[in-house]
Amino acid sequence: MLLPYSFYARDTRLVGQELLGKLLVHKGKEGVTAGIIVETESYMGSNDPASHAARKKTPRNFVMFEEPGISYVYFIYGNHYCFNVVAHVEGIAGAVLIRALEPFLNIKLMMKRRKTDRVLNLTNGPGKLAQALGIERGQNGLSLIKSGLYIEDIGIKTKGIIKSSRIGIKEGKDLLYRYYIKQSPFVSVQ
DNA sequence: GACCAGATTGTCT
DNA sequence: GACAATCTGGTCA
Repeated sequence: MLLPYSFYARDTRLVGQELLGKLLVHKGKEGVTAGIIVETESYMGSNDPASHAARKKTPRNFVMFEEPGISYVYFIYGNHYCFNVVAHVEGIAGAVLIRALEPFLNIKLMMKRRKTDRVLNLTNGPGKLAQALGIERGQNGLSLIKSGLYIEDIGIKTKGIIKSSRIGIKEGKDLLYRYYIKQSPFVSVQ
């Protein structure tokens, strides 16, 4: 089942947790790739100092203020893209960073894009999974309900969700907005 | 396996 | 001009 608009139009932290176990699919020119989400981080609006949306709207972060259910892709460290899902209740900003996947469909194409044949090294980090699925600048702002980039519920029941501090940030470390599946070998860091 | 430095560019102050 | 929601490859063990 394709996740509907109503799934995304809720508290960003709740969406971050409920995205675990869902299937992220990207139909690109080279083929379809997909992976099961095993690690996420939620970023809120003005009340979250670690968020891109903590201050005012800019050309880069404005997508986080737009309607829920669209993608937010940004370029970081001169090398990498990070894929986020815009999710928040009406009137505020927020997005969920997808940090790790378990490869599910077309692992061969992921290996080609990532230039490695180690399955455990394909999608265990935000920059890695964007590369493996072929997500970059052109995928910013796409509708996750009406485009070839979307998320499905395939009936996986998750158990053992860990909450922890987010990775790679300076402020807001006291907030436990990182969620991952405890027993998954595909998370970026335990 | 642990630790560390270097890559590389868009974005905002 | 500083620096970032990261990754890789080096060294040492």
